[in-house]
Amino acid sequence: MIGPNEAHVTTPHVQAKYLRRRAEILRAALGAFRERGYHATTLDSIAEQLGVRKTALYHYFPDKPAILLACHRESIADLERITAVARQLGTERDRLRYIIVEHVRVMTDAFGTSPLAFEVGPLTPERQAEIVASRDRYERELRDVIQAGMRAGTFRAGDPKLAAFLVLGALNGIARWYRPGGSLNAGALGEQFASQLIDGLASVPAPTAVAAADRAQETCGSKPTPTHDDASPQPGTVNTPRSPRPALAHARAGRTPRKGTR
Amino acid sequence: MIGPNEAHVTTPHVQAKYLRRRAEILRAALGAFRERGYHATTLDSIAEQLGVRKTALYHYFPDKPAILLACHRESIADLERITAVARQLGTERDRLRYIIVEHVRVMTDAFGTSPLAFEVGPLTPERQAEIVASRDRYERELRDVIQAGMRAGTFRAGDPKLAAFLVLGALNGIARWYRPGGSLNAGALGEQFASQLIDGLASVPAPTAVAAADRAQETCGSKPTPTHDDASPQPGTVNTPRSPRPALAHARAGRTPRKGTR
DNA sequence: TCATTTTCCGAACACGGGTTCAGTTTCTTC
DNA sequence: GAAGAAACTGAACCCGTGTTCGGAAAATGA
Repeated sequence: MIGPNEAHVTTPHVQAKYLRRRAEILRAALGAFRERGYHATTLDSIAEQLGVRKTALYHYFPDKPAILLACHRESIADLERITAVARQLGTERDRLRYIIVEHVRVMTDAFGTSPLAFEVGPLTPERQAEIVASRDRYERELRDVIQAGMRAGTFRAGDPKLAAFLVLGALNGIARWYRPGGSLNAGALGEQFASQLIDGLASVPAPTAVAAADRAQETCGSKPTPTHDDASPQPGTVNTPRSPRPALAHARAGRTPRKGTR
Repeated sequence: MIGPNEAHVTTPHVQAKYLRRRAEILRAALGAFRERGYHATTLDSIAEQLGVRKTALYHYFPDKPAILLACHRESIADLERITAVARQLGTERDRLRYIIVEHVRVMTDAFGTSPLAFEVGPLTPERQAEIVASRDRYERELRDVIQAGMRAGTFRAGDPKLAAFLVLGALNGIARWYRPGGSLNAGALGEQFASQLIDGLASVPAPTAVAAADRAQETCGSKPTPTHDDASPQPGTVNTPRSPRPALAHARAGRTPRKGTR
């Protein structure tokens, strides 16, 4: 038997079948993780979709975190394909629009993934670092596009990191409500998200905007959005384990110690 | 002893202290749920923050889901305060901006909550229905503002439900990366989110926008965002349990049954 | 057909974490 | 300061769920 992840030399047919089945498992897990989250998803539920007992999964993955890791990697590969293409587009506007539309497409693919929505907590520190680094690369890429647009004047001024987080939040939020087979057309969804994120909801420029056509002031007392420095928290560090706390028995903070019974 | 949730008649001082402690627990749970999620949060970790054993929590809440429910209710109360004020504002633009800024403020409050980000799965069906209904009310309120703006022409045409989901996704995504004490100014954060969601990133109107000032076409092949019907999935139904599946032993779909050993 | 490999199952185990309970310490009140 | 209520503890319990393991069924390839 060829163990999980170990690439023994077998006949091509067998290996292809093995990989196919492995992909099926991944697909089932992907959907479950996306809809219910990692912790709320049981191996039984994944196996059930495949008409199999949960112990069968151990022929393809060493443990549950390994399945999560594979999901992460697969979705990250999708993202990298997107950014690779986006880099070759002309204007920042086109690049941003492409990223948004494709990200939505990935999110709404029947077997698609919700790339940045998965947790990294269950992974080992090394695996976490790997995934977080990939996430950061993607977030960085998106931020750079926005920043370039801001410098070029095609995007309004603001904190590019915040702007990128806003976009990613809206995109990843799709996993919370989108269900394949619904009445929503995935393509139209992408178009609306792109136009709304890039051009906004308002049909007339903001009162304080530095757009070409400046208009009469309205009743909005907002000042132009200031920019921040670069030392803010990053989405990739989400769920990173905190520094270890002292053991339970020694952590009775904020309360006078009592003698106890032992 | 006065049991959890039971309002026995005790002296006011005692009851006040009881409620104060209960609020402390809630605050600790709120932060933990927001950062790590419900399932990944252990009662030990909540109790630890308070310098107490987990069994002490049972003097204030009957069980873990009850704590989650209280978190939900508290955050929903915040949201309803927001919409109540927003209803009295003049233009749709002002109402939307107010909702966004206040929602951000709630999300970034040191002891604040991430209202719609909590799971409802662990709750009993009745509790779920309660929370989901409240969520839907809020989402509906936001959607109505957007829809009114679209009809009035101050917002560009599109599916108001999608638009509301986008906004909510961006707002709730804040819980994923914002950490109190960071370098980000919460107020500025709200301003940027509002202006970016309402006016968009682009400093010049969209090529296909129906804005007052129409401009030369660019290299963007997008068609105007179409609207959809009203039967799409709702964010409130997230994590609602699926219809029960047949028992494990009878669900061997997609594979020829084998005789088994018993 | 038959040996070998692959795939899967059932049972048992391990363990984390929610929950219960009796008892002890601390606070409140008169 | 004493009685009673409140707040909290430690130990035990229980159950879901991930994991291990030996063996059976199925598929493969000659």
